[in-house]
Order: sequence, then structure tokens, then C-alpha cells
Amino acid sequence: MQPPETRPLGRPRSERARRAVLDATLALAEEEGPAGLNMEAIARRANVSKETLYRWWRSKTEVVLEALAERGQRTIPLPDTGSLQDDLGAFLRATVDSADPTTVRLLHAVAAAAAADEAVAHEVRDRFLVTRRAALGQLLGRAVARGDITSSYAALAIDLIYGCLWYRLIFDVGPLDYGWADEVADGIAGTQGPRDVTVG
Amino acid sequence: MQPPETRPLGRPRSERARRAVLDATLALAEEEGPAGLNMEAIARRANVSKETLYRWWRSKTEVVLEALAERGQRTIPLPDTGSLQDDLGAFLRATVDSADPTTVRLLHAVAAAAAADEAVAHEVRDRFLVTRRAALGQLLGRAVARGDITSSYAALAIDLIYGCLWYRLIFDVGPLDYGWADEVADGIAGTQGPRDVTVG
Amino acid sequence: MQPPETRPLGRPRSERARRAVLDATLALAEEEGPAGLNMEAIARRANVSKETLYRWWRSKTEVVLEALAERGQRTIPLPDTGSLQDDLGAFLRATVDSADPTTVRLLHAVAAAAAADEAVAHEVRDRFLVTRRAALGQLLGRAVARGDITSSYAALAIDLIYGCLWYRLIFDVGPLDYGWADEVADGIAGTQGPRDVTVG
Amino acid sequence: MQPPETRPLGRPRSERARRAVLDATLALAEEEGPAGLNMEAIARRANVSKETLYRWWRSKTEVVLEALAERGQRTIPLPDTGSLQDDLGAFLRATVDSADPTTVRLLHAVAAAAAADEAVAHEVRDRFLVTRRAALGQLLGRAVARGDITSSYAALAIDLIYGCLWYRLIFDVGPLDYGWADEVADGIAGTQGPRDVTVG
DNA sequence: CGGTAAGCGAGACGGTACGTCTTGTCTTATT
DNA sequence: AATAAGACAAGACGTACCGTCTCGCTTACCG
Repeated sequence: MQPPETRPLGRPRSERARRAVLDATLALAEEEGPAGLNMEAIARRANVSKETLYRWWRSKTEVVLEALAERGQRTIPLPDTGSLQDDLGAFLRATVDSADPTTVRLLHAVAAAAAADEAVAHEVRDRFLVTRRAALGQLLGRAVARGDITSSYAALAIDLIYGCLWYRLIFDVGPLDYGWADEVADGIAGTQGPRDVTVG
Repeated sequence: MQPPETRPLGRPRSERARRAVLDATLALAEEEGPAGLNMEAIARRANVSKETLYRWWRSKTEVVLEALAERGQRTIPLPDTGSLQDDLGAFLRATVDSADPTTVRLLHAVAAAAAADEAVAHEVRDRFLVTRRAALGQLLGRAVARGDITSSYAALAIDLIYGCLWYRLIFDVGPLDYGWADEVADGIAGTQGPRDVTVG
Repeated sequence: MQPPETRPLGRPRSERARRAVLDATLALAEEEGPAGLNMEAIARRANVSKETLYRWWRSKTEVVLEALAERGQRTIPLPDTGSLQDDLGAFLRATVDSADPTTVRLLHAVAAAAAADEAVAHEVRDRFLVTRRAALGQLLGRAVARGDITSSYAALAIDLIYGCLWYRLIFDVGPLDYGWADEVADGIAGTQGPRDVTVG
Repeated sequence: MQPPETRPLGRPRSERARRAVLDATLALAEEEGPAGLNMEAIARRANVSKETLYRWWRSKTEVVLEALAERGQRTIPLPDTGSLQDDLGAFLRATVDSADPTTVRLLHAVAAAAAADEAVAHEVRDRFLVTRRAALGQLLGRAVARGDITSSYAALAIDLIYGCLWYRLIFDVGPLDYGWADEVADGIAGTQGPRDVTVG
């Protein structure tokens, strides 16, 4: 029994080139910002031909998305304390931690591309947002299972939370720090807010 | 003594050109979306020289912003029923109503420009978002005054709500319709969600 | 009465750019040969944008043709001695004189482009060859008028002579010097060749 | 004593691949002309790897030259009627016959490559033109032997005739048909032309 | 019969030129 | 002075072909 994993024909893809491209993308994003982040520059920096770049990534956004995904693999842990608010707080603090300046710049570039082109928006949604949403959904799902929140509220909460995050990110309406993480955890999980009042 | 309001020398600015530019911007946004919305196209469509365009608006974003401001000032009415959820529901339904396809495409263009350039983001925030946030803030303020919610929750709610709106708008994560308006009103104002549970 | 010659609207074409392009073309042809003669290089050398290059010349061949035409307009004098052979000899010697290395390289580039693309070939024929052929035709026409040669022979001679010239140029089959000029003049005008023999 | 013809080690060259390449070259030349005749396309068409192509032919010109040689070796017969003009006419008519569209396109490709690169020009001259020139030289040599023309005129005539042929071929200055063949035979061998006149 | 030395297909690679596009500046004559 | 027209420099875009390379597979022969 041979492994059914039969190698494809031809010269195998160069892992070196792939790494160089993703590293160059992150480096350029860090040093130049989204403005200086173009395919020409990535290719030059990575010592890779544009041919190779376009062979594996159809657009700049695809490159950025993959670079982001790779770096995001320092997975934001999914806490499970039995308390929605504590879980949410920890999750959002970890999310905030992962948003170093380079990542933030990349997210800006991604948002710009998505806003400008619906096809890109869908790509971003389906190849990047979806994983984060799934993680948060899992966390909220536990609260639903406990009966702490309804499932429809959980579904909405994902949009409220990530919406708030991107909103602040794009328009610089407020900081994304531990304070924000705790406020959102509190506001969504709800010891504060309307509920006390409603009771009365 | 001359009148202090001394007319500037030379040919006065052409109101015709200004109107044509703003109209062309709206028309292009509607017909082509953010992709086809470039200075060249605006000038061509408006029968205006690029020179004139750049004389009066330093960038595409300024044009878009001004076009938006002109059309967007149909102020959304602030309902006052005594119930936060009802007020919020009515306000968000009105907001949804104002989001016709043309406006949505313009908002895409604005978001794209803001995401790509922090200075633009601040401009958008301070010249466009601020009035919307103030309106919602006023609505929420009444609930704070009634003691229905805390003021810090009100502040957060603004970000959650508008964040959710832009998030759906940019990434096409879900619809922006009456259903959404009611869900958000419910989720934020809170008969549903964690509160029942907290009570128990 | 104003001159009916009304200037076209807009910024006039930059003579500086035109000159720079044609000069750069000649310089590159001289220094690099047909291989290094590409649009990118011409634009770089002339400090002109590719946009400008492509605005005024649709292809490399058009640039080369115009550069050639400019330099080639030192019209080769049409001698008129009453003797076809003398006229032809003088004309071909002058033609040989005009074929300095730069011109020769340009002619190579033109021939390459013409051979590769029939449309280019026709362009070259109608915009460049035609004037040369006309000149030679005029010279031969005088011999026809004198009754020295038939007009059909004159027509053929044009092809034979210029054909021989390009043939040697392209395939380096033999030199293009005064010796060649005299041989061809002799061979075509004919004191040598079949005629003596035919007499006998 | 071993046979000096010792088979080389390893897998022998695939005759199938060689044939496929040459056939593909001819087919592409016929269907696409010199423009679509590139190594990538030849390899694709022949179901042969570019590696194989470059192993056996160092350049496109070598492939084309070999393809031409294969098909062109239907040696044009050398007539011997005792009359230069008749011989020439027959030879040129046969030459014209051999210039079917495919061959013509190949010749265009060869001319383009030769014009663009002197090394290629020499290769073409020494590997392709030379045999044609030799044939025509032999034909003219008989006329020289008969004393009909001088040997220097014969040498020139080769250039005049083939020059005229390539000139018409490359620049489409006139047809290459029996009419042309007869005119050239007449013009070179010379019952017409200057000679009658010279007599008088 | 198993080892060794090519040839071969597939196809990725770095490189370079292409021709198009958009941005923002400039130079005219006209209003 | 503002305008319409439009040329200009700059530079990224995505495509195409070049000639080289790296694989695994396929012939041959040779010991």
C-alpha cells in the first residue's frame, strides 16, 4: 500500500519563495504602510519574479490575507471559565494583544480593498473574517448552551463586537485596548446595561 | 470706506462646475461603484477640467465627502416614545431607509478612502460620522436621563451599533434591513439577551 | 483678418519631449543595437513617461521610423549627367555614404519589425521606402525618357537595387561600399553584363 | 577493434519529439505567422517540454532553420537549356512555386530574427542562404562558361535576384509570381534593358 | 537482472518588456 | 482670475515570453 498522496508533476513549489513573499509583505507593511505595499515592491523585496507572485496570489489582497492568516496563527486562545463576561474579556484582550501596529496597517489595507470592491469583500469575509467569527461564535455558543443568552443574541453579538472593532480600527473613533475589551465584554455579557434597570 | 465684503478679483468660481462635479460624483458612485469613481472620470462626466477639480478639492475623498454631505443632510428624525427600544428601532429603520443603493456605494467609497489613509479617516470621522453619532447619542441620552441605561453603556452602544452597520456594509456579512434594525434595537435596549437570565 | 490657422485647445505638445525621444532612439540604436532598443529604455533615456511615448507613437516602429525620417532627410542628391551609369553610381555612392552605423542599426530594427508583422511592413513601405523608391524612379525615368532603358526595366531595377541593398544589410552577405555602388551601377546600367555579348 | 560508432549511454534522443517540434513549428508558422511563433507555443503544440526544446535547439532561429531545411530540401532543379534567360526563368518559377504560404511565413520569421541579431544573420547566411546561392551560382556559372556574362556580373546577379526576392517578401513591395520570375530572368539575362540600346 | 546514465514531461523560477491605467501637475487660449 | 482642454512625469498594474531549474518517470546499455 503506497500512500495515495502522489506528488504532483513538475518542479515543486518553492517554499522559499512563498516564505519570502509573505515576509516581504509584512516587512513592507510595517515599514511603508499600505501606500508602499504594492506587488512590484513585494516581488523586489522577496527576490521573486512578478510572474511567481501572480502565479500563486491573484491579487495583492490575497497576499496580504495569507500573510495575516499566518501571523494570526499565534492563535487567540478560547477561554472557558463558565462566565460569558470573563471569557469574552479574555478573548478580546488577546485579540487586542494581537493587533500590533503592523497587523493594524495590514487590516487597514484589507478594509480599504474590501470597501472598494465587493468581490474582494467576499474574499476577505470567506477567507479571513470567517475564522475569527467562528472562534467568537464558539465562545458565545457555550453561553447559549448554559442558557445565559439566546442563540439569536449570540449571532448578533458577533456582528456587534467585530463591527465595533473594525469601526474603531478604520475610523479611529476610539482606542482598541484592554479598557475597550472589558467594556465590550461587560456591555455584551451584561451585568451593566439595560438589564438591571429592566428588572426594576 | 468700502464694504468689508470686498469681491475677489477675477472670474468668480463657477457654481455650475461645482454642481456638475458633485452630481457627477453621485452618478458615478451609483453607476460604477468605488472602482469606477476616479478623478478622471468625474472630470469627464462633469465636463470640467481636472485642473478645476484639483483646484477646489484636493483629493477624491474631499469630493466624495462633499457630495455625501450635500445629499446626506436629510436628517433622520429622532423619535421620542419613552422606550429606548422603540426609539432605537424607529431610528435604525429610518437609517436603513436612508441607505439607498447610491448612498451605500458612496459610503463604500468613503470607507475605502478612510481605511487607506488615516488623515482621511479623521476627516470622515470629524465631518461626517460625528453628526450621526451625536444624533444617536442624543437618543440614548434620553434613556440615560430616564435611568434606563448607564452613560458608559450609552457611549459604547454608539460604537456597537454604527460599528455593526459599517461592518455589514463593508464586508457584506449580513443585510441592513428592518429585521436588522429591530434585532439591534432589541439586543442593545435589551428585553432579550443576558438580562432575563441575570434577573433569575 | 486673422490667420485661419487656429491653435488647438489645451497644452501644446512638448517639442522638448519629441526631440528627446527621437534623440534617445538614435542614441540607443547606436549604443545598444536593435536588441536594447525598447520602449522602456527610450522613455527612461529621454526622461519621458511611457504614457507620453505611447500617446504620440503607437509602436516602437513608429518611433524608429520617425527618427530615421528626421535624420534621413538630408536628401540624397539626384545627379543628372546624361549617363544612367554615372547617375546611378553617384546616387548609390551617396546612399552608401548615408548609411552610417547608427542608421544601419535603425534599418536593422525596421527590417526586423517589418518582417515580423505585415502591418508594420506596409507602414514601412508606405512611409519610408516609398520616398527612396521615388527618388530612384526619377533618376531611372530620365534614362527611360532618353530611350536608354524601357520603363518596365526601370521598374524592375528599383526592386533589384534596393533589394540588393537590404539583402546585404540584413544578412551581411557582402559590403555596402563604393565598390558595391559602382558594380551595381555598372550591372544595372549595363556596359558590362549580357549586352556586349548579345551584340555579338 | 570496436566499431568507432559507439552508441552513447542513456536514453537515446526521441525522434518522436524531434518530429513533433518541427511539425509544430511549421504548423504555427502557417497558422499564426512570425508573431505567434515562440518557443512556449512550439513546446505546447508539440507536447514537448521547453527543457527538451532548449536541449536540442539553442534558439528559436535554430528550430525554424531546421524546420525550413527539412521542408526546403526538395531541391529546386537546375535547368540547363543553353539559354541563360530560359534557365533563369525556369529556376525562378520553380523558386516561386516552392514559396507556399507556410514557407513564406517561415521566411518572414527567419528574416525577422536575422535582422534583429547579426549572429543569427550569419547563421542564416551560412546554413541556409548559401545553398540557394550556390545553386543559382552554378546556373549562372554555365553562362559565364559560355561567355554570355562575365563572372563578376554573375556574382552580382545572385545578390540582385535574391535581394529582390527577400525585399518583396519582407516589405510586400510586389508579388512573387511567374510574372516576376520572367521579368527578372529577362532583366538579368538581358534581351531587354540597356543592351539593345548600347548596340545602336 | 539490477545499476547507471541519459532523455523526457511537467511546470515553477527569476527576469524583462509590454501596453494600459490613474494620479496630480503643468501650460495654453478663452471667458 | 477661473475655466476647458489636454499634455506631462511618475509609477503600479497584470500579461507574456524568455531561458533555466528541479522534479519523477522512462528508456536504453552494461556489467
